[in-house]
Amino acid sequence: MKILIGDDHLLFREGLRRLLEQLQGDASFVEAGTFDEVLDQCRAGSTFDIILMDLHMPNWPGFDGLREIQALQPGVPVVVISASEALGDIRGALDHGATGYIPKSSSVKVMMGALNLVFSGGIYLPPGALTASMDAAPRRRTMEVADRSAGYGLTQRQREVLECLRLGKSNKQIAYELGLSEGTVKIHVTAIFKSLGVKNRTQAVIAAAAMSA
DNA sequence: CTTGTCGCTACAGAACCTTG
DNA sequence: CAAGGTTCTGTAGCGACAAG
Repeated sequence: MKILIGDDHLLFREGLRRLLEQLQGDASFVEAGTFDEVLDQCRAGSTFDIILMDLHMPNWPGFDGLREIQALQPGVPVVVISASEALGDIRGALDHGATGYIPKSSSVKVMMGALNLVFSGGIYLPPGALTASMDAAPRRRTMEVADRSAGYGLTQRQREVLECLRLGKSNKQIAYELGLSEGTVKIHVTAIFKSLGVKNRTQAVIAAAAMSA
């Protein structure tokens, strides 16, 4: 796995690289200290498996920079790791194609869980971004929205199903425990996948682990 | 203010497809 | 064949809104 780390702080790049080495032992790393260096690395010919980068680096042109990177490395997930937790930055990054947003203020445990989720194809967003976006949405079902704020956009039922998934239970076991039909469990599982931005129950379990970190 | 309607969302079951 | 996952259809609760 080839990973590009773009950040103007050498210390942070070093720390992130060590963290990534724990997750992806066989990974090779390329580092960039400015946005121009990120572009140079993208143009250099090699294709990265994932690009992790800070916002507001030297030469940072704004969110269009994300588009430039994607144009040079089509299909490669670009994850923003930023000191900013401003909703505008989070939305801007996602609107411009970022596949995740990890605040630098996250604990190592959360950071590892988030990176694990991203490596497995999921999308990580800080909890604040999710609750804020829910606050901005029309409140048609106040009680349910309140419930959802406690669980990363999941309903109470979905959180129950996710907890069972986390414990490695099959759909049948979940159905028996929650008093549902197997088909209904599958519906909830599919909805959980969509909410978490994952493709299967393994990734959902990783996401659940990241949540509880 | 009350009532009826509409739209949205959560929840549920069943059938079907895919994969190992 | 079993388990996982998707799609379709239906029901119910709630908020928004217009009409009386």
